[in-house]
Amino acid sequence: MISIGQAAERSGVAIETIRYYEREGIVPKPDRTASGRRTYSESDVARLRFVRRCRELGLPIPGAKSLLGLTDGSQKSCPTAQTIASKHLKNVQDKMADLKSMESALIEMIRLCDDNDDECPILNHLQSEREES
Amino acid sequence: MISIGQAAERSGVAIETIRYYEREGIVPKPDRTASGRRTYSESDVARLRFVRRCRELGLPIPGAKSLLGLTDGSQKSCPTAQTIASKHLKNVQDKMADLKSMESALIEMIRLCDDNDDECPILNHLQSEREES
DNA sequence: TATGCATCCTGTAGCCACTACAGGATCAAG
DNA sequence: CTTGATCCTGTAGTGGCTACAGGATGCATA
Repeated sequence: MISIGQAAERSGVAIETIRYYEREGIVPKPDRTASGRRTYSESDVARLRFVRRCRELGLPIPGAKSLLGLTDGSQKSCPTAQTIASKHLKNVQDKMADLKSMESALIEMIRLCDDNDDECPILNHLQSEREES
Repeated sequence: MISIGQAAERSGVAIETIRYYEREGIVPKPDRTASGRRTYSESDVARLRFVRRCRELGLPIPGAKSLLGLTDGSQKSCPTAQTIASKHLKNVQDKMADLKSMESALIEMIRLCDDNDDECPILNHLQSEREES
């Protein structure tokens, strides 16, 4: 049984974030010492690491919570996990597409600036009346 | 001089968002009618549209505010605008790189699921002890 | 045993950029 | 005169933390 500080170090989840996850019911409440300090077992740490990995993949907290709930053993969890991951994958790809079009527009505006010797093409673009194509 | 509803429609910025921009000092306070209703000129609408375009490019509000501040005429604004845009472009590209690696990891996990007939590879991956490469 | 510093506790507020009300005033049309 | 659309202010909620304030506890050293 280790302290919250050690659990933070071993899981890669910040102390304040651990307490946040506890408040939000994402991970179960840990045991406490007589004086009220939280103590964490290895499986508590594993759960925290699990949530961190989910978050690194960009999975929202409810998704992470759902996946964590599947880790109670059964192999029937696979289709469920796959569904969650697939939905998230689509979100990720949609976001990438958004960013891609932002990137193109920015690159174009910046490039125009280099050829420019009159008005600023960036400001012109942003000020123009027409809606973008 | 038009109402906030019409300004919203013509600028593409939601009414509540317009009021928010005003509170935050992103756009100047518009005139009011005798009864206290906001009235917007064409240039007010142009400013709102400008901020919307910035936001569509993912520019944070302070950046949008800076760019809007440059639209007071001078062509010397170009290098400044280019700097703001370039910094933002880098942020966009960093975010895309993050999403790209999330995407790869998700695709791999989902693919493994299809070949799977034992434990769920997604949960295995998220639960594993080792740090990812 | 005293002291000092690290670590922990709870509770609250802040971040970003909105969005969504509640509860009321005003306007325009029939 | 009533109805319904639109407007007003002010406040709270979203997600996922992060950053305190103000205090209690634990551990090592003098």
